[in-house]
Amino acid sequence: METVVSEKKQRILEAAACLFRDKGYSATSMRDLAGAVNLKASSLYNHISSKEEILQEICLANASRFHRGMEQIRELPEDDPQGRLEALLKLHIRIATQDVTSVTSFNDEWRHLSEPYLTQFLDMRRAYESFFRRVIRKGTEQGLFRPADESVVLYSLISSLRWLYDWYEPGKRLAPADLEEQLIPLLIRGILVG
Amino acid sequence: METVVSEKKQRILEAAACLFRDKGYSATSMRDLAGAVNLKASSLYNHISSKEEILQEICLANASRFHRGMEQIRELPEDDPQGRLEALLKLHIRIATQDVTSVTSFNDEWRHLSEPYLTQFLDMRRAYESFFRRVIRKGTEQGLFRPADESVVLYSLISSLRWLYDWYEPGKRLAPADLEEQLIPLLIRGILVG
DNA sequence: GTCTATATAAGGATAGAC
DNA sequence: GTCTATCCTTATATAGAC
Repeated sequence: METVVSEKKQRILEAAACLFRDKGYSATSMRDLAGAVNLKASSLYNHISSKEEILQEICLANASRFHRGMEQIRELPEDDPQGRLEALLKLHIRIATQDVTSVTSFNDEWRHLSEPYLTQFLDMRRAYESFFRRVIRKGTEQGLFRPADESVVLYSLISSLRWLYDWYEPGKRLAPADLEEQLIPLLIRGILVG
Repeated sequence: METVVSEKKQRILEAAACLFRDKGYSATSMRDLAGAVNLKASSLYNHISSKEEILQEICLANASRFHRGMEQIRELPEDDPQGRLEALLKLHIRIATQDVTSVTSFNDEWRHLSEPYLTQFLDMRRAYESFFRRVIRKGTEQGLFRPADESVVLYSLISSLRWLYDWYEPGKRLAPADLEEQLIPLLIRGILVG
């Protein structure tokens, strides 16, 4: 599954993530990207086969980060939905603070994937969201979370963390641990009973 | 300030907002837009002077909606930060549920504005955020809101409402009033002391 | 006010020399 | 593996007939 990626290809993918975040996928040209890594546009094709392949790799890489995180959280006891929910929130914060640019273009630019990659991507996202939903539902059934519309809780939680991708500056002001300490209670207090 | 807009121009702006939301500004061509309103691309230029002018009008219109809302909330008593905060959240929910498509492309596509419109737009946004910040600060000073990093509170609130723009389907499942009833306590309980 | 035709620029991608 | 040159398509926008 994991493909070996040459050092140069990695540099290209990183520069692309940066440009996609700043200008968007469509507004980023292969000439822009080539300039960012000191190459001519045609030379890029020695490392990647098309512009879209770059987006595919960025999206897949980040979808995998969420997927792996989910698999670990699945190991936590099912009857501790608060623990699982906190772990999910931590996962988002950790991913955002570790590789901001890549996850931003993953968040915003996936819609430019062509088939079958688009469907594949949406399937992965659906699976992730559906796990998240089960955690919420379990907490509500246990009477631990306040009764509320599941989608409202899900999407407001997920999207309340999305600003990190635009905003977080590594090494500045708030360390990842401080962010977790501030954000998780802020979000979870709205949900818990009591 | 308010420009008179012909009926046809209005239709073009609405179709454009729709396309910008679905495909993004850059990936939307004038031919796409022309097709959506049953014209040839060149005919569009009888109604608008450039593709970017469309984006400018969409962004300005929505920035104004937030600006007008803010001016009304400014009338509320300054020493009731909870009331003001709830009004701000209501404003976002109302704008999102009233004209979903337009506000979405406003949210996501403003970065494609060229100067001096970009600076103008960012100035308006800064002014809005700074009012929002003052409300948060006042609540914290009064001991009504839990002490927390102002930016963390601001951005997590604002972005926790941004999913509405992607998700909300007018007339389906949840009425705007139900949304308010669910979302505002969910968000505000995380902030309030006690 | 809409059309056809076209100007002009920029886009993704390939061929072939080095 | 990188370059120059180039192909082909698509983009925004304009000119001018109707």
